[in-house]
Amino acid sequence: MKPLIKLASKEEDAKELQYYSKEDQVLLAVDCIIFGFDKKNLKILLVKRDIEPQKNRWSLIGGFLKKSENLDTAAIRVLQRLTGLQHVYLEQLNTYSKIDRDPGQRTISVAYFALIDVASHSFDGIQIDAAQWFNLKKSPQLVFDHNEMVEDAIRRLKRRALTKPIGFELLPEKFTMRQLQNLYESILDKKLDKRNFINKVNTLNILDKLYEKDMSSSRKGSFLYQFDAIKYQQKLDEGLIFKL
Amino acid sequence: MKPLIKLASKEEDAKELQYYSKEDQVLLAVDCIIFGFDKKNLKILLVKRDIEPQKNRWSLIGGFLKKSENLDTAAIRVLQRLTGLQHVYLEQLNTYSKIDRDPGQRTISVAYFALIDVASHSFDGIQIDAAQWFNLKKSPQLVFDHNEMVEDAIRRLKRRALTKPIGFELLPEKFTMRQLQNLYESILDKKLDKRNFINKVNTLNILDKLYEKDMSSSRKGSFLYQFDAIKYQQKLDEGLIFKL
DNA sequence: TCAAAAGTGTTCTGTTTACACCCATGG
DNA sequence: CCATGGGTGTAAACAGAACACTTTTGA
Repeated sequence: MKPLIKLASKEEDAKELQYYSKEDQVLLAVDCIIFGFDKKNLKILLVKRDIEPQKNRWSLIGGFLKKSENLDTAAIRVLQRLTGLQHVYLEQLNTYSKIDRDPGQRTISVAYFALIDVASHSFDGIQIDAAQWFNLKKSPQLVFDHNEMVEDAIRRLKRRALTKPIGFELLPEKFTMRQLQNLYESILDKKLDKRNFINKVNTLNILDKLYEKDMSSSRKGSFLYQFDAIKYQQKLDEGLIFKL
Repeated sequence: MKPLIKLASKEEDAKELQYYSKEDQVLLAVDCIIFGFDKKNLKILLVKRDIEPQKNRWSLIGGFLKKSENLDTAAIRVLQRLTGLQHVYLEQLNTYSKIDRDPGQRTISVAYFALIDVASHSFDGIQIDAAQWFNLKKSPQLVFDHNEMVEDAIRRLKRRALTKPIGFELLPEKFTMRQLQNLYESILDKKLDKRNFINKVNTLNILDKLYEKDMSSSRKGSFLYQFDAIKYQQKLDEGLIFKL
């Protein structure tokens, strides 16, 4: 029996090499641009790199693709390992391949961007002490081509926020209209008119008003809202498109 | 002398392995979705696969990334080698990594989409006899996950065509308004109103009217137009955005 | 003279923008 | 009683959609 199994496994090894054996192989990295939102500002989660080259410089979190997983899985693993976060909005961004992008070794990197609600996720889970939130506008220079990745991610985020209801990923489950507006102002990097914004959001009809107030922001207090995924899905099914 | 050089090269080899030596390496492929436009229909260029696995099935054109090049360069090389085409609109689309996407060997593929003007490019240059244009709506089942790539590419093309003047890449240098409208109708997969379309295009003010007629389409003949990259750039500089 | 495609403006509708005052409350 | 942020509607401007007839000319 054993020899037979061994033989089969050997054949598979052979097969694995058979077709494209003369081609170059490369390292594939996954890097995550993690956006958060805190009160009034978009933030980005960075880490101090703990390996050479460029040890101790600020970097996106990342890791290498294993043969046993696909890229989405790798991105989830990286996020989970380094931040303890799960069930996070993740989207593939772009693949970066400049020859000398990583001076350590020829590496191609697939960037993902992630959206998380800073407040609701306890960060006890953060596995690396060197992780830190930076105000997007005051973030440091990063290793390799990570700055370019962040710029691309910001551009993507702006576009997505206008066409998909992903903004809510960055807010607590319950939020005020003002918080939502602050978020969109941060993402789009411009002031919005209060009345026009609320009117537009209301006509979308994908929020539930909670008749419960957040008293922390003012004496009067402001109503809390919640994203209603079911309403949103119904809108989609009716062919209506999210457009902010 | 010789030993010294050898030593240096040895050191470099060592360095190449030093940092991330325990990580898995993978094959990185590049696959190109090549769109063309002919009279009234969007087309896609496919090839009969000439290697195993799945030999003789229809496939996108592709190739493997070499260590000496970046992905854009690899895409250009693949396109050039298989079609003889150069100076073609190319854009990175997405990276596909399902574990068994290529049963031959673990392969990650970066898809690019390309736009070419079928008419103006002589296809004497096509290096593979098995390459063939297919009407997009009547194209065959493809190998691996190539159908998914094509669907993603179509979605991207629709979006791009509305926000960037890339449609002209698919037309001859001189074209009639009707050709342009047919193109957009094909891309967007819906009928457009003739007067509204022409009015919109004219207000963009990025075309030159040539006072030269194409007599092949009607007895009256129709005026030819040309995309004016300089005008377009000026519009951009003025902060105006292309929006069709 | 007629068939076939080219060319051309106006009205209507819906969407986007600009804009200002009263309300509720805690201190 | 007042300072602070919350909440609300309308009018004007603009952009998008709907729509029909005349022109040219080769056969």
